[in-house]
Parts: sequence; structure tokens; C-alpha cells
Amino acid sequence: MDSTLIPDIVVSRLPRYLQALHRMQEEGQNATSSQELGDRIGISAAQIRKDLSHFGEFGKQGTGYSIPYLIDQLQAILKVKQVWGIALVGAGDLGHAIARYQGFTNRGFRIAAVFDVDPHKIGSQIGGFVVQDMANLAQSIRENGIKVAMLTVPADAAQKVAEELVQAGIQSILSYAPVPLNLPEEVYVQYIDPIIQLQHMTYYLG
Amino acid sequence: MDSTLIPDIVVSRLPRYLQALHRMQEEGQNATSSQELGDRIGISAAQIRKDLSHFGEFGKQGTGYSIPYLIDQLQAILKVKQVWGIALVGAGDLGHAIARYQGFTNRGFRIAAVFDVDPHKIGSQIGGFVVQDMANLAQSIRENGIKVAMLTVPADAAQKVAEELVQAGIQSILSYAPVPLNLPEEVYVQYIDPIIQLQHMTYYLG
DNA sequence: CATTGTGAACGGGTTCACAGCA
DNA sequence: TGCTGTGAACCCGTTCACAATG
Repeated sequence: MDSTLIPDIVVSRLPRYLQALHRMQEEGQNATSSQELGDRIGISAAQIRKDLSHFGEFGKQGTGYSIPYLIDQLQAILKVKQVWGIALVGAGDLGHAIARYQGFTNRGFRIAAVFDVDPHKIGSQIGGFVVQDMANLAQSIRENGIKVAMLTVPADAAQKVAEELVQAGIQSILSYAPVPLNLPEEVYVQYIDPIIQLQHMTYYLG
Repeated sequence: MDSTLIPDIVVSRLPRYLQALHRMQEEGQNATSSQELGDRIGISAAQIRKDLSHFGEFGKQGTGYSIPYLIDQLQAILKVKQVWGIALVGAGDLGHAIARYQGFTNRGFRIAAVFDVDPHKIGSQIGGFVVQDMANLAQSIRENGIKVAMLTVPADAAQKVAEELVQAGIQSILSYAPVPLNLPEEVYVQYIDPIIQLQHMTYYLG
């Protein structure tokens, strides 16, 4: 157990452990080992044990880990025992897909509000949400205490909208826009960009 | 210049350099420095110079880099001067969004075919593509020499479909399914899973 | 006896700092 | 002078290997 600052790369693996454990649980399994979990994810057993050791001692020698217990601990560490409301900004095709996605449930998240600038979209329903005017953004985020946003606006608008989000109190942004965002460093930003990943893969193609 | 095997982590940064350079070019810029490029992406100048040095000497002392030339070189390294056809498997909401996405153009990719198992979807048009029966998968992939696939099927189907793709000759898979795929190691797999990234972010939230 | 937790060894990626050059 | 390319130093994450233990 190490009470100093945890390396970000360690934190980044915890959600993957949690995901695999959830699936094992759904398959009716009740216990596992670092070896088995690692095989499943493609990570060494030692790596998993070392990662977990940063946060406590969750296993039993000779036995391994109780799946429900480990899930519970990881959820607590990642702060996903609560449900975080998400502001979804951009109601295009991708925004639609995300708004209708059922996978957030039981993973610590729910879409709390959807925004767009297009007058044709404002007021319409997608995935059970009424699309709100961007003009309501700040107020809605503040009133609902939303801290996390998903950004699905065009590249050209991303920086400006991101700044508005930060202004409104958003602390973490998951951006689908293919542009690096320039924001205060206390804002935690992550990106999803399939082109980047595809180009990474083509390097290895014959 | 280092002719030995390039670390994967180096390769993974090249598409981001390319993306930033494209944007600079669109903004009318013609030259840049490792410093400026790094500031833009949030990477140290030394890191960028070291990364590029694995592949050649692309800059000029005192001057920096020619943007068109560096773009050209990176495109060649990443093999995206050609256009790779992509098999898109899964015509749900996400598949729709991807099929209609305009961002592949000029980045080395185009959707070549769309597949689904649902009889209601087969034959319908999305984003200008006719959705094909999964039964045609292998034949279509072979005939068109497709090597890259994007996987947007439900989690439960992902492993099985991925195996079919590999069987048909697919060499790289970008999977949106929230499951680790278990495939021969010569197949290069990458994942996009917003839940994983969101849970990573919540660790840092107050 | 299987499996954890962990100090120590290892390996490799990042940063440093400067020679070299336009 | 300004900025690249790079060997060397540094740092830090991963793997190793084993004592501890249910």
C-alpha cells in the first residue's frame, strides 16, 4: 500500500479491470486470480497485483480475489458508486448515438442534458432528451451540478465550446473533436479520435 | 536515425503530429518548430525531435520544419498516402454515425462496406452505403482486399464477429465494443470505450 | 499448495544539454 | 543566432522472484 500519488497510468488500467470483473460476474463467476484476470485483458498478473497494491490489499493468498468485493473497491476508488450527470454538447449523428446508448447505466454515468446551437435541433427529442439551446448551457450545468461533459461538436467549434464548458464549471471533458483543446490544466481532458487510432494501426500493415 | 524497431509509443504519437500539422496548414502556416508543435499538442519539444529522429532528419537547424514536407513524410511513414478501405460491421446508431462521418477523407481512409445481421437493416441505405448481410462478409472483404475493420456490434457479439473478420483476412480492428477481444497476436486491435475513459476521469474529480 | 503483496533488479522511454549547422 | 539531432543521464514503470499466508 502506497499512500503517495498514484501514477496516472495505473489509474488508467483500473476501469479495464472493473469492466472485466463486471463481465465475469455476469457470467456467474464469484472469484478470480490476478493470473486469470490478466489473461483476459492481456496484462501480466504481476502488473495487476502491483497496481492494486497502490490502494490496499484486496486479495487472499492461495485464493485470489472475491469478484464482488473487488468490484466494490474499484468502484469506490474510481468514484463511480455515485452516478455522474453528463452534459452532452453537440446533437449531430454522434451525439445522437451517445444519447441513445444504453451502456452508461450501472457504470456510474447518465446523460443529464443535451445541447446544440442549431435552431432546427433545439427543442427536438433525441434518446428521450429534449435538445437545449447552448444559451442555456451555463445555467443548466450549474443548476444540476454537472462536472463532466462529452463534446461532439465540429472541430472548428470545439475550442470555443470547451471554454464555455469550463466557464460553466465543467471539470472533465471527453472530446470527440479531432483537435487538441487548450484549457486550464486543472481541467482533465481526454480524446476519442478514430482517425488517430486507425493511422496508428496502418503503420503496422504490410 | 535509428533503423531498429520503433517503440509503439512513438508510433502512437505520429498521427497526433500529423493532425496538428494538417490544422496548421489549413490555417495557412508553412513552417513550424518542435517547440511550437509541442505547445500545441502538449508534448515536449525534445520528445517530438526524438520521435522524428527515429525515421530521418526532417528539419533544418535554425529554421525548423517545413509543414508540407513533414506532413508528406509522416503520411509515408504511417502509410496513409494510400486510401485504406474499411469494413464497418454493425449498423446501429454508432455505425450510422460512423458511416455518415465525413472526416475520413484525406486522412487515408474510406468506408468500403457496411454489414449487419438484422434483416430489417440489410438492404437499407445509410450514409450512401447499402447495408450488406453478414453472410457476405468474408467474400466482400476478400474481393475488395479490405484489411481494416471497425466493429460497432453489441458486446455479446463482438468476439464471434471479430473471429469472422480475422478469418476473412482482416488484419487490424478498431473495436467500439466494451469487451477485450481474444485474437491471434498478429491482429492489431485497438479499442474505443467512452465508459473506460470517463471512469478514468472521475478518479480525479473532487 | 496456490496465490498474494512487495522489495529489488531491470529495462526502456523521457529529459537534458550541447555540438553542429543553416 | 536559432533550432535541430542526439548521446548520456535520469527517471519511472514493469518484471522478477520470493517470503508470507490462508
